Amino acid sequence: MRSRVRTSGSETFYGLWSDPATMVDTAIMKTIFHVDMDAFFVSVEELFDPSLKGKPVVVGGKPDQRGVVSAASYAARKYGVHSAMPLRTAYKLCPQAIFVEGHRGRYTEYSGYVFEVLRSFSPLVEMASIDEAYLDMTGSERLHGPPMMAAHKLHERIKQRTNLNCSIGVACSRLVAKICSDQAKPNGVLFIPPGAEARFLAPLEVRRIPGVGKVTEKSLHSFGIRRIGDLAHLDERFLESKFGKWGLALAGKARGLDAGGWFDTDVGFGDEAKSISHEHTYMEDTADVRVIEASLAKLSEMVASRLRESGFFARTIQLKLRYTDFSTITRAQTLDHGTQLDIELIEQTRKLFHNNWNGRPVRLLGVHAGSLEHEEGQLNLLETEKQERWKKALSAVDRIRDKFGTSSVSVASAMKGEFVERVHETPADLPGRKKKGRD
DNA sequence: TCTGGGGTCCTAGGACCC
DNA sequence: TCTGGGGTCCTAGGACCC
Repeated sequence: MRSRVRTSGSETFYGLWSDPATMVDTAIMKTIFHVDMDAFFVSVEELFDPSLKGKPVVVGGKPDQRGVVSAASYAARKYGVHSAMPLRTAYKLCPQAIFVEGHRGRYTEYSGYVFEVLRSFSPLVEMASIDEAYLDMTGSERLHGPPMMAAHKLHERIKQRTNLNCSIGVACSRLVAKICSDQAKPNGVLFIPPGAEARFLAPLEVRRIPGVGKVTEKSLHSFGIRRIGDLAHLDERFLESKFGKWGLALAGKARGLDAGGWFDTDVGFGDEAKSISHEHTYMEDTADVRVIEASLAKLSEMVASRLRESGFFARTIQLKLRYTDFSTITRAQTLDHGTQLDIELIEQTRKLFHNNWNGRPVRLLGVHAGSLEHEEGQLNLLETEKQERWKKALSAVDRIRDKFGTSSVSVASAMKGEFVERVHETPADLPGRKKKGRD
């Protein structure tokens, strides 16, 4: 049973155990670390190419490509370059920057090394993304000493193991720990002792609160709320009337609490995925149906392959369509059973596309699988038989892909009319091989 | 400034059922 | 006859995060 812990003010936390027989208030004070790697992608690139060190580096792609900055070195940031900025804009601001595509695999590898170090400090580690994590360090004093000492030890150990810098925030909620690590950057450690949260948060801009983006910030500004302190002083009812449920959550956050008034600080274990998706933006918009169908098939295959890899069946298949003017629609279809098969995803996305496309050039296509289940659900006999054949065929396809890479086998290229007879291992009765007059 | 790709969570409306 | 209310599922869109 998960214990939920309530707050009164910002300093004392009372536990309310969910077992009604023992309704005892327990004072619980946690010690949470938030570890955030500094300019992670750029720093990993520097490990492999030390000549990049100190220079303005932009990870994300070439400056003439459609795309945005994934990461910018501190030298590049001096010119105003930051992540999520269009590459073309970054180039205008800093033409002398070195633009690199990046190496996803390397980042995953180094993220793994960081995780190993974290695990050696606490069994309760939650990777929040590829380059940041929460640790529950509650009760670790005997092993690692007081929080600051433990944090510095951890900081050093990560540097030793990976030769990368990170910043660490220490506090008794995830929220404050995260804001802390942000303030500690670069390469710093910051500890907010219990009781000092309000003083720490008050002068910071509302934008520093995770979850407050451009829109919420603007809206808060329109009420004259600029700093977290302003927010903390407001009546909760005012925030609720303006922002609904989110307003209540904001009121809690302004006081350093993790979720809507509840101290929801448990460091979880890697939750299961809720969706799997792939999308693609064309270098140039296209209205060529054959190109679009080939892309849809390719994206569907990528999604299906990952569904099989992770043992999931998706009940909801969603298509995403973005036009030249950036207007975007999503259209979904929920099946009566879960699927992880290429053809079913291809069929569904194709239907969704033809039922909803307005004929204008397409900028982006996406395929999204949701309502993930571990069982595929009920199927009638005919369907079952059909699916069995496909499953066998696809497991062969997956094996080939594992061996020779994703591009070695593709139903997508078959549909595009570029199918080359390279796939000797694929069963001859693979239904998709019948071209049904297409092409 | 001409806007990626992978996700999560929330809202709101409508269908449908009891 | 113009009328309830709750619950659940589905769909579409949007804010936000890294």
